[in-house]
Amino acid sequence: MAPQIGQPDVDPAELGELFTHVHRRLRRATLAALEPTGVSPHQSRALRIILREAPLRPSQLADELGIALRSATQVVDDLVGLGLVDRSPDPQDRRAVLLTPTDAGLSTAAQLADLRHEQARRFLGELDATDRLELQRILLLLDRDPAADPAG
Amino acid sequence: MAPQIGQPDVDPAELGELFTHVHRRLRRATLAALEPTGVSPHQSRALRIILREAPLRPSQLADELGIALRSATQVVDDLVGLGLVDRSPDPQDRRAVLLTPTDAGLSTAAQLADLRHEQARRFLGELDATDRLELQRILLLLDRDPAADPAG
DNA sequence: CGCAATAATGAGGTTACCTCACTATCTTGC
DNA sequence: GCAAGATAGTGAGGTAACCTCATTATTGCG
Repeated sequence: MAPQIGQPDVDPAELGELFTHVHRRLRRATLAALEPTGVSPHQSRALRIILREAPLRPSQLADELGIALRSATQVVDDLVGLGLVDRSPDPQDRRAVLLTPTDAGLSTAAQLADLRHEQARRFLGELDATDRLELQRILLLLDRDPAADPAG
Repeated sequence: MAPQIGQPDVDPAELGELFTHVHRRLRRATLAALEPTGVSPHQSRALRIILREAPLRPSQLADELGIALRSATQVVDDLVGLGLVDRSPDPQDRRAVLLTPTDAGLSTAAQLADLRHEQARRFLGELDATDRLELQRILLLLDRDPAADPAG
């Protein structure tokens, strides 16, 4: 049980909790950073994807966010409510909806990008470039593949 | 400004989103793994701390979880409701409360430990021991220090 | 053309947090 | 030795970010 000298070998469960713990801090910091804009972190992520891929459908948004379609509908509702995104019918498929940013959406997104950058730099600035790269590499390993199909 | 050739240099904001994305998967997997026990991941973490440090006060629990005192009270309520933890008055300080696991709490915790281990191994098993160690090192860097004092 | 599959949404629920106001008790300074 | 003021915990009420299940409007297929 006591960690030995040579290779401690990380307890996966502990590591998971540590991950959660760090995430909680990140989340809180992001929430605070974005607070003056009235846009939540979740909405900000969604808006960012919409900018990048517009015009797109809610189902695509759900995929990219890794959430259920219904949850994407919700965040789209919020963004439409804030006047940052428009819903329009897809001429190719009358069941479907296409999402595009409004002008306000574009300018808000620019502002959000700045704030997010600043905040992320503050939070992740603890790490040097090598560690950031290393973290990215490991997170990408964890991001692919198996287990949870959440949205479907 | 443009990322140079040699080192791509990770965009901190992207890295933050990737972190969130991976966390979402971890969270969902943990939720599913613990589901048969009727104990949520959050409750499981709290119970684990209580086992490790009993007898302890809610305020200590809040500290260790990195959440507000009020939120700790809530999770203690849940655990007491499940019959896994007892509240008793602190004889040293009549404002305070001491938390201890019940017998059911002890055996449930053992079961949870198994499930969590198995799940974490499944999720983090993508990584070899070196990467796990590396991830732990980086997370510990991010866990110390500055910014958000949440619970205070 | 009938029928299964698909796109989105309504309704309602859950987890994991938060702040603010309040009570009971402890501690200190005068 | 007693009146501030600090501290421990909880009640009340709220928010973010999800979820499933049922339902409606289409589409595409055999």
